[in-house]
Amino acid sequence: MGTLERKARERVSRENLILDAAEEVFFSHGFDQSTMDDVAKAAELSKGSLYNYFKNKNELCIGIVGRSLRLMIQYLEKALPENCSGLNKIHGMAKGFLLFKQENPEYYCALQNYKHHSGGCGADSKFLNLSIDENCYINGLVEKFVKEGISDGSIKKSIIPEKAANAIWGEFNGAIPGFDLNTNSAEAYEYAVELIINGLKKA
Amino acid sequence: MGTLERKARERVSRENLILDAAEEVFFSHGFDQSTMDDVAKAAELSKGSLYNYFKNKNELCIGIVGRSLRLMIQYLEKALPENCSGLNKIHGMAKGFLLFKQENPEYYCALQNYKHHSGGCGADSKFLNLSIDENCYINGLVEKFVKEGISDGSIKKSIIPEKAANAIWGEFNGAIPGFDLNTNSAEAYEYAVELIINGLKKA
DNA sequence: TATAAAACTGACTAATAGTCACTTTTTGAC
DNA sequence: GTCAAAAAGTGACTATTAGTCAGTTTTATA
Repeated sequence: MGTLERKARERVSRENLILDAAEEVFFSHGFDQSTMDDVAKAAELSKGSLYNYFKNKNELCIGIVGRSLRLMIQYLEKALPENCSGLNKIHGMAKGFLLFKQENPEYYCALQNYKHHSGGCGADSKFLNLSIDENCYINGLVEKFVKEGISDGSIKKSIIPEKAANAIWGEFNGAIPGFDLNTNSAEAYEYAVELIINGLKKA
Repeated sequence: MGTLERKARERVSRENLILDAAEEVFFSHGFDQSTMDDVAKAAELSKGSLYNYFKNKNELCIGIVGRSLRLMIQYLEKALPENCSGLNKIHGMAKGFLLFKQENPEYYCALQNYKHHSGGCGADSKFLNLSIDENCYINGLVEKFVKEGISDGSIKKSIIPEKAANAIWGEFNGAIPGFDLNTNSAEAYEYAVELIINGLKKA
């Protein structure tokens, strides 16, 4: 009997309805300014039910981080040029990331809350672990492209794929300035990417 | 009569006593778990007086960010090798940043709360603007060293100092992974720095 | 010494995260 | 169909706490 499976599907579906509501509320008023009652109202559920699906407000927030990462992965993958060098694929990912950020500022912003909320939802949180998985997936993609680049001669042989993947992904993330300097943020990012690409490129 | 000046000094001194207390409380229990009453108690003041010096909890937090940045600058400057190329100075700064992070995890952590709290204390906040100034100062340092590096031949002529400074500083910041991957964070950072340095280096 | 300004106080209010005893719905065995 | 148990849902309630404010004390100055 498929009841258990259906129940599981229905549960995930409810989780998503709640996350839809949470996004609606958080994105329009900001996380700190939004209440669980607001989310419950938007989800057409009672507050108590919210806590049946999410441990607390932090976990709700991490749930949105997970969605954000999944959307970002779509951008990264769509931006990948076909039939090109590993180095170009990494460059493509960097462009995809920027486009993701520009077209989805709220989701990008949600990502930045990751550190602030991950602590509050416990290491056993399903939503936290989903997010961590997505991040590992992205890291794995970068690593794969670094390896390709070394094979196809577009990236220096001296580069260590695993370490480079961590570094590159971290740099892409950090290269969007936290403090607003007087420069255009997209331009700053593109320049940072250029520097990284030059560091990888075979002479 | 120097009364006004003395008063101003005393005010700053009180601010610092309050920030001492806030650090004590926030660093031992975490920002979200700490209350303004805790801080008031630690500062041996009433809660009302706290609000005489800081607009709100967020501004208190940004006050700590400012201290954190000032301490970081000390690390950056101490780590600068004497009589060396611009490129090596940038490398030195990167090492200083890592040491700062390792020796002052709480201050580093406070920095990461910047984005989360800066919004909550208004653009006119004295403490926010102090933090922004410190960050600009660091950016300026990097820019200076890039220029030196171009002059002394350690950095490619094609590098644009202002843009590169933004990129490098952002990358240093971001290169410390937000998500905990399975790698050693210091090692990941050092590799990221290596990549950046290679991207700058004259062939 | 009088007055005004600045600093300080802590009881109070308003807001809200999270709980829990209870109700309703769903499920599957008979 | 019936029933008991499990799951889902409810919303009034509690406990906590950020921020306020009317009143007090201290300090500066004329």
